[in-house]
Formats: sequence, structure tokens, C-alpha cells
Amino acid sequence: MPTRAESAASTRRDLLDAAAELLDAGGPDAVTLREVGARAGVTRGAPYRHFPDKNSLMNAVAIEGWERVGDQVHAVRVDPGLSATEKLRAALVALISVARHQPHLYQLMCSTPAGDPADAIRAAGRSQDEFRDVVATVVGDENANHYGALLLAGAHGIAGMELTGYLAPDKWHTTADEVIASLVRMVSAAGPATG
Amino acid sequence: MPTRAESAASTRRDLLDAAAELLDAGGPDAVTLREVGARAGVTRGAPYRHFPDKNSLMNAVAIEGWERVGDQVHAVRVDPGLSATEKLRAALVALISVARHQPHLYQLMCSTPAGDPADAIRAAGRSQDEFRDVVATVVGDENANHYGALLLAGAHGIAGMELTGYLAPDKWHTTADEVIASLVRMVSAAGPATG
DNA sequence: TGGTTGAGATGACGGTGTCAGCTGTAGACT
DNA sequence: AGTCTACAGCTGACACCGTCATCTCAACCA
Repeated sequence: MPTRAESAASTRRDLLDAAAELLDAGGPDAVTLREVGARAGVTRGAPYRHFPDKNSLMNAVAIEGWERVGDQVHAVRVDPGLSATEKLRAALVALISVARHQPHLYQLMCSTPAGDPADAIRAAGRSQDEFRDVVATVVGDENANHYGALLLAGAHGIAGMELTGYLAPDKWHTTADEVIASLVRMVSAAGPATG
Repeated sequence: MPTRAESAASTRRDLLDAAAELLDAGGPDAVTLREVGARAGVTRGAPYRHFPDKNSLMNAVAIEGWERVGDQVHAVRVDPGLSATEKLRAALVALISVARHQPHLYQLMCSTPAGDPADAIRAAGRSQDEFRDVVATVVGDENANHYGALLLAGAHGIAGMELTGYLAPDKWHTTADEVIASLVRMVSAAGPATG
């Protein structure tokens, strides 16, 4: 029999899960506070005990998405079985795989955070820090910022184009994976010595 | 005194302008069919004579945005006063400038088109064709597809990160313009001879 | 044991997208 | 000329949404 705090925490967790589930299944329009509440076993007013408004709930969902990406990139970074270049590629693939498997979540994560953006940007910043460390092992600390931003942008851009259908395969005759591979190759070639 | 067809076309134009105006000023949530109608001088039901639903209206706004980008890239491509590399950079800047000056429109243009995506993708495709022609003059026809997609993704990604605030300047110590310049430099170095 | 706190339920309100039905007029037809 | 028709726009209505004020009631603490 759960204590009151436990029960509240459990409800909050259920609300987040329900929101993420609805988002994955039916896109942003399918996420309705009434349905979120219903799936969490509460009524439409209950979420307001845990989040100031709907935007804050969606913001929290996005933050958890970024935290998961951060964990994945961290796991890649400390994986002893991967070379520096392999880590770089794996880290980029981690980002793209969110766009592929949870496109609606990805678009939420990469849209301007509603309400207070600070928390979402901080959560995204942690995975960016992990990623920059990976980049640094390939191009050196002094180039990590520049090439890190370049690679992040490239991965983010190709992921977005792929999931929206704007990277039409029969027009460009290339895939997101090929572009990623090409980016990694170019940056690796630039190497630690290049300004 | 306008004929009936002229009057209808004028109303349709006013609806599109009003929607784009509201989108620019207040984001997607500010675009309401009632307000769009009011600004166009009609009531809330009138837009349904010109668009099947709200999504189609927003889709049409996105398409016009892509057409404008296509025109800009075309103008760059045929500008006799620019070198191939300068054209490449200018074309990318044209894309980014939309993200900078009309961020909400840009996010609409780059989100999964609601309803029938075919028209929006076709409109975006025209500017992509123009862009690929610019790329081809730098890296050659055989590499235009691959590097074109890479550059487009890079520009799209850096534009998106900049406008959402995820490219924190005090974290990455670089700017979107620097990343673009670096991309152009790398691709130009790859050149027509490289596979 | 009695008071307090806070999670959750409920009723209500304004706003929104959407549709059915109506009105009036521009253009076509006889 | 007179009549008919198509259709842009108006209005009322409906279901749904986010949000809030208010209420209830069980878990906590003194």
C-alpha cells in the first residue's frame, strides 16, 4: 500500500508515459489532457496537480527524451570496444534513431520549447556535452566545438529531412546513413591538426 | 468592380496572407480560422469555400514559402556576378534567412505536411532542384546528389538548432555562419574529382 | 484525536475546428 | 427579358479542448 508521496510520484510517471505513448502513436494532436488523464487512471483536472499546464507536460516529455539520448551517447562514449571514429558514428546514429523510431517525439524535442525553454535546453545540453567529448577524441579539443556543432547540425538536418520525406530517395539517390558516413569521413580527415 | 472569380481569388489570397501574417507574429497557436477570416474580411465559415480544412490552408502557406525559397535560389543560380562557391554559400544563406526572419514559417515548412504531403514535397523539391544545380557547378554532376543532400541537411540542421536555441553560443563557441562556411569549404575541397 | 494538507473529481467557461443549412447575387441559358 | 443555377459567404450548432474555481476526502502531523 503506497504512501501519498509514492502515489503522487506514480501518477506523475503514468502521466508522462501516457503522454509519450499518445505522442508516438498519433502525433501532437492526439495528446489531449483528457486522454492522458484517462490512460493514467485520473480525470482531466488531475494533471494540473503535477504540471502547471499542458505545455509543461510536453516539455517534460521532451526533456526525458533528451535525457535518454544523453544516456545513449554516454554509453557509446565509454564503450571500450569502439574506436574513436566508430564512437562518433554510433553517437550520431543514436540521435537519428530517435527520429526514425519516435518521429513525433523527435520533432517535439527539436521544436522551440514552449513555456520556459531553459530546462529543455539544459537537458539537450547534457547530451551535447557527451557528444562533444566524443568529437574531441577524433578532432582534438581545440576543434571539438566547431566540428561538433557541424556534425550535430548535419545529423539533425538529415534526420529531419528523412522523417518529413523531404529527402526524397528517388531525387537525391542517397540515404541519411551515407550522408552521416560522409560527414564523419570528412571531419576525420580534417583531423586534430587542422584549424 | 471585380468579377466573381476575381473576388474569390482575392479572398483566397487574403486568407493565405492573413494566415502567414498571424503565423509570423504569434506562432502556430495564433493562427485561428476565425481570426484568419476576420483579417480577410470574411467570417469563420468562409475559408471552407477555399480550403478543405485548416491543415490544407497551413499546407498552402508552407508551399508558398517553399516557392519563395525556390525563387531565391534560382535568382542566385543565374546571377552572373557570383562565382560557383559564392553561389553555393548564397543559396544556403537563402535557406537560413527564412529560419531567421520567419522562424514559425520555417518550422511549418520543415514539419511533416499535414493531410496530403505530396504538394508540399513537390514545392520543396523545386528549390532542391535549383540547389542541386548550384552544387553541381562546384562538385560536378556525379557528386551533386550526395554533397547536395549533405549541404542541405547541414544548413537545415544548423538553422533549426539556431532558431530553437539548441545551438547555445556560449557552449559551442561557434555560429551558424561559421558552420556553413566550413561546410562549403570542405565540400569545395572534396571537389569534382573526388568520389 | 483533531486539524491540515494536498491529490483528485467535478462543473463550468471561453475558445476552436467543423459542418449543415440558409441567403443573396453573378453568370448562364432560353 | 425573364428564369434558373452555381457558389461565395453567413449563421447556428456541435463536439472537443485547455483551464480554472470549487468541492471531497483520505493521508499526514501534532
